[in-house]
Amino acid sequence: MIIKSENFNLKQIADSGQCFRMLEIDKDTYSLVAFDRYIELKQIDDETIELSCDEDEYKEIWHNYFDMDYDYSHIYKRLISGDDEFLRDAASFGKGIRILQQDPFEILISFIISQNKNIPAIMSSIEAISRMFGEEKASGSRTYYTFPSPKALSMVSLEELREAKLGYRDKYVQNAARLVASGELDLNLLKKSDPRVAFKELNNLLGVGPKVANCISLFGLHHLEMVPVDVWIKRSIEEVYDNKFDWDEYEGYAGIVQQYMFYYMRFGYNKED
DNA sequence: TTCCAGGTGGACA
DNA sequence: TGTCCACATGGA
Repeated sequence: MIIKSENFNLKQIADSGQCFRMLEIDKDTYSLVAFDRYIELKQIDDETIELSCDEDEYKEIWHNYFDMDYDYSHIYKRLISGDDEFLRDAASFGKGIRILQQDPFEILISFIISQNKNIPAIMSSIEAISRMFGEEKASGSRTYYTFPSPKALSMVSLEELREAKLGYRDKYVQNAARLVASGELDLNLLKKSDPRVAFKELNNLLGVGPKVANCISLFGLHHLEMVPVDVWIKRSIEEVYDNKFDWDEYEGYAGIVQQYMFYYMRFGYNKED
């Protein structure tokens, strides 16, 4: 089926570092595994996306996954007409970025794995744990592996996790999976709770510092005001703003602003092409 | 080969 | 409370 939106670009979303299972399989065409489903998406033009699912599945899963009820054009227009030149450029460059509503458990584990790894290495570890501990499924002739459930992952040994190249993060992943599987950590509750409370609880987990807790809050709990500060954001605030940047100016959607900055800093700013 | 990666825990001052 | 460093491993 076809959907239309001015602010929806598959490449920008796939490269924005929030989602590790969206792969370019052909020109302008991506595969994606999420919520135990497999889908293929094609960017037809700037505002048209073709999805390989029917309307029922779209309504059930993907409409919400791609956060279609949030008005990104409103944020985009505000930045593009603002007086901050860097943010004007960043928003223009990443016009099609959206904050996906991904599975909180998958995001929790994915961003615990992400620390001190580059994005390709994160993707390969996540693919490995899905192959090893997820469920094998088929979509047409294509085989794919769902992200492991909390229960499945909670029963895995540290040795098995090491085989997925998690390195020293093995115990962090095992600990988090066990807490979710036992019900001690309730991510769905955190999604509904105050963002500061959720952040604190995540930050208390072993292997989860402020950066990862913010990523889980923004990408897993859809707390759009939370701002992960990584090397790229640090770099932009140092180089562009002389270490003076006030996130409070973007109250309620600072996380989206952060995402424009991240994407622009990585792929647009100071680049020849 | 060397350096770096969407960082964090633990030791120490 | 702030700074320093080890940590596993792959990708460039």
